[in-house]
Amino acid sequence: MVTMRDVAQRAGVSIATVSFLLNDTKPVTAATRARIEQAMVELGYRRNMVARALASRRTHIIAMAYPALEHKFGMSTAEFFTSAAEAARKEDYHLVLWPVGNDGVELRELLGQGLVDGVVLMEVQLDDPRVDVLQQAGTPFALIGRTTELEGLSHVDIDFDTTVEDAVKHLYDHGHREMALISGDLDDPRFHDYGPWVRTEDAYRRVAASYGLPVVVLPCSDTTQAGKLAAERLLAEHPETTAMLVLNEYAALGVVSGLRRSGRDIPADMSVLSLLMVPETAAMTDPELTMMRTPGPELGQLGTEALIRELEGADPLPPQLVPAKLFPGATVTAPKAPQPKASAGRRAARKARS
Amino acid sequence: MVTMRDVAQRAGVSIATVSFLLNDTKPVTAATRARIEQAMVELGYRRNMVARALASRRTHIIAMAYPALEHKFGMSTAEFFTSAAEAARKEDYHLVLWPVGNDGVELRELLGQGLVDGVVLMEVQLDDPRVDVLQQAGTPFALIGRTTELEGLSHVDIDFDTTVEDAVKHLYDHGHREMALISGDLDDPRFHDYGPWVRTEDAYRRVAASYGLPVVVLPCSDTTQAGKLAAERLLAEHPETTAMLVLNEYAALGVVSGLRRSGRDIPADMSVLSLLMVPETAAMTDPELTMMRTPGPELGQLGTEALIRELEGADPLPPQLVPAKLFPGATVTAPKAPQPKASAGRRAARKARS
DNA sequence: TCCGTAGGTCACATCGCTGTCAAGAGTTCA
DNA sequence: TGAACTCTTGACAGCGATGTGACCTACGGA
Repeated sequence: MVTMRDVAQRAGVSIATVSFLLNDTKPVTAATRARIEQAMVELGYRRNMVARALASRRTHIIAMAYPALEHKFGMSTAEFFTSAAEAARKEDYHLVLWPVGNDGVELRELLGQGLVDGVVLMEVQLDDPRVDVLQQAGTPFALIGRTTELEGLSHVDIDFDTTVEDAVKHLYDHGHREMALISGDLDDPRFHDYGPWVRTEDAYRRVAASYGLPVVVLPCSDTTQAGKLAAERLLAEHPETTAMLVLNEYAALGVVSGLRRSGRDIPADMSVLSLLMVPETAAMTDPELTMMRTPGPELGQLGTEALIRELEGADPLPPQLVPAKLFPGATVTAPKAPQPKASAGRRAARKARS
Repeated sequence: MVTMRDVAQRAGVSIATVSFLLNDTKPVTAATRARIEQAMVELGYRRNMVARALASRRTHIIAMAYPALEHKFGMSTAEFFTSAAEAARKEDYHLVLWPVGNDGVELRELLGQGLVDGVVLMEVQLDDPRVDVLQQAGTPFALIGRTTELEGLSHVDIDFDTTVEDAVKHLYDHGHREMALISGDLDDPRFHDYGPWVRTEDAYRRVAASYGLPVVVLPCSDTTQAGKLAAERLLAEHPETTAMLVLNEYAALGVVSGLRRSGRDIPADMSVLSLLMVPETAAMTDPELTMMRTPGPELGQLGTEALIRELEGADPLPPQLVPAKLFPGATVTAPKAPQPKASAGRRAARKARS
């Protein structure tokens, strides 16, 4: 292995000078620089990150902590990851995906080992034990998502309020007055505290109310099967519904199947709008889903940048909320007929999860 | 930070003794062991991985090198990753997902830094520049997939021959005599050398011939859109076809849409069998796809174990080929009517990509 | 009684790099 | 000519572990 000592020797300088050049910590004359650089090329020198990490107490590794067991790693997550990795690389950091459990135990283990400078936390819960672990360990971190208690935490997140507002408006403008949200399944203990689900549902109730719409919300976990069942249940319990907003990516696919299996035409009989989705998934249905596109690339990048600023001791970036933007597909159109004042339907609607 | 020195001091031993205990490199009396362990608990000692790595020249980090830009990270890949990570953890290694380009440049960069002990290589091409990079660097590695030149390389892979054989047999046994393979798109320069595509196509040609079937193969990249088009093209060019085998996961979804859009009922008018897929994806269509289930969990684990054995200097595991197993869904049934001897169709079939 | 052997423990050199402190080389100004 | 600076460069002490070689008991056999 070629070490800094070898380079220094060949260039006729001390290893300190080589280090200064490499880290740009002290000025070096053009002539010396040239000699050193030549020596590095000739010897094929590559700086050893482990030694550097030990001496500088910075590994330049950022872990993206992902609860691989609790949350399936879908296309949306992949977007977060790749954009974050790219952002990190630009700043001379390695960003790697590190599978850790949601309870913080493995994360504590990891931090204790001093292998990572900072952590980007994914799939944040409103009250997330991993945040406590990170704070205790004193490891810098950024959240992609938000806890309830945000005091002084670097974070970026989806702007659920705006997203839901825009989504509802889109349907409202098409003439829909009987909508339903196929939400997350907050009864599942693994997710009762999962930010996106809680926030979307809250936002929807607020927005729907502000539009004077009946609030219909059905729980549904993020699987195609669950989506099918939810669609069937909705048709049975709220036949007046003309448009559905579906929170979960894979559930949305199931909703489409479920509606079709029940003989509904999309969008003629029912409009479907998917909240939080990536184009690849939207293209999986026929017709292609109208969706609010998850701002994964933006959030991955922003979150990583926020963390790196903290690591470098720069002024922290202000928290950012990015809305998902509407990508029209072909699953939303005007409802078939003007809504009758179906008071029975209304009552049933009010009952659901409200 | 609590160091080994602190622990040693408190326990009244030398740091060497602590190290011996920790690494189990030399025997330690029960009494000494107890004193040291108590000291560690009291001080909350956690061994610093960076220092350990520098001194021992082993970081205990395994990188799963994933070409994030070239290949989308889908559910199948996630399975590989999580099972590999688990296998690594059992052996006291960290396995992390490291995004690197397919050309080997970033990988070379990474290896030069001495941060990883070994590499699990995903999405292997038949002639993969990354393999050369790894060999040059002298870094141990295991392939999930196979290059053409396999001499002495640790690897595990899907048994494409058996998988295709079983798939064709399944269709044949249902009475199908006019099948088509919707393969990968080997004309795409990024994938012209992509192992699974090449091997599956080869295997199919062989197996189909051995069954005396006409060989119809259509290229198709791994997107839903491409799948739709491929389905339509097949209907136009080979109307005699009664069953389709689809290689790519997302293309399979598109095939189903495309067929349905063209007014075909599945499976009454056309049987569809997906090669290489995970249950979650199979559940996305209606009816649920019959598939050969990608042995992701097995391969992730086996590949990692093979690598670790190499790292530990144990006898290498023999290469393993694991077939995808049939998971019956509801998209395969007997063809509608016995096949007429449509000689025109036959001729057209022979022309396609042969 | 003496020696060989094995089990336990310790001191210390090392891993490759960082960063502090001090010193040498020019420059400028009085 | 020398004081006061500014630039560059070098020596060296860590960073927190590992692991080699030496040493120091015991114990058993001859």
